[in-house]
Amino acid sequence: MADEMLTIGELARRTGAAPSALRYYEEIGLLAPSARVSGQRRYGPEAESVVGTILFLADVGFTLGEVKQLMEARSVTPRTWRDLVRRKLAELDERIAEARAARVAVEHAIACPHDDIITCPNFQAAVRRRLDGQLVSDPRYCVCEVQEMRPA
Amino acid sequence: MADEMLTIGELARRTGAAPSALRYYEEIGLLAPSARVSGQRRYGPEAESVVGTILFLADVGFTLGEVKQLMEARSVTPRTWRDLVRRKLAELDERIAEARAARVAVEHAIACPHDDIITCPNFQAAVRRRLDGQLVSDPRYCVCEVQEMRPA
DNA sequence: CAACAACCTCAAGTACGCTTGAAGTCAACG
DNA sequence: CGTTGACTTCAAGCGTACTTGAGGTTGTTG
Repeated sequence: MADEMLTIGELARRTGAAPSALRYYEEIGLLAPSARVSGQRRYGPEAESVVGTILFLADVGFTLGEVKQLMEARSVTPRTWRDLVRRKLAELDERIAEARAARVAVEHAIACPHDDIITCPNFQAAVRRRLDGQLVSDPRYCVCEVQEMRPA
Repeated sequence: MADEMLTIGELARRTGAAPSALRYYEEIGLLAPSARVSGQRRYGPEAESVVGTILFLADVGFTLGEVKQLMEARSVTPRTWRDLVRRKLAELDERIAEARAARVAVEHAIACPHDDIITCPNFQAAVRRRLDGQLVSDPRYCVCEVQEMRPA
């Protein structure tokens, strides 16, 4: 009965995004209210899923700029859309690989029996490799070899 | 023969960090030159591995603030040190889990045959779940079920 | 002695995604 | 009619890790 128009506060409550965030989305061109009632924003019921889509895409690693491109591309240019998504997939793979490599290094550091790991020769060797330009994601990039771990 | 003092430029060249970055490290209390010669910073040879350590720790995911804590804790309080490292490990695990969950969602999106994925019912269902507070890392958080993927 | 490279300081800018604060408007309630 | 609560705008701030620019100094070379 009542028309389905949402105030910014209600939309915020329904989506979990802060009103300031919704205003920010509008500012960067991601979300526009369907109307204004004496200066106040009113959103149609579809706005909820639009915001949901923004939040979802942001969650899976897209920046708001990319979300904007995605929304603009959409069905108009499925190619662009798929390209963006494919690139994000590659980016995620890289992120995972980096975090896993870092995880290995950190795990080794925990296992290191030296009180001051910074003076540990294995740690220093890892630092050396880093200075020599070896990527952290290199499998040899490990802080302490378990075999050599026990202090002499 | 020549004393081993490095200028900021040389230290930068040897470590790969920009001079401005080294000054910044000094500003935040991470790295201090051993002396000044007519206003210019001079670093001892050990500075190279100190910077290497900073870069290494930053690479594996520590913030510069954490690196500072780590350097300060060191052997003084191995407990603190290990706590920090353990926390970072947990953080890395979380990061990996999130990226992997995101990766799954993005992969499903690529597989979706809809031209405009935003109108795809499976995508909308994922958005709904997100609005209902389900975490992206939830295994059910997937965009397109492969079986339901073909458009009617 | 002039030019040049490399250094210096300090302030401000960058990217990202907002939040916060000040100051004001609007509708409803008592 | 005054207060409350929700809204408005606009500017500025936050955190992270630096970079950039302006304006100046120092040391070496020709």
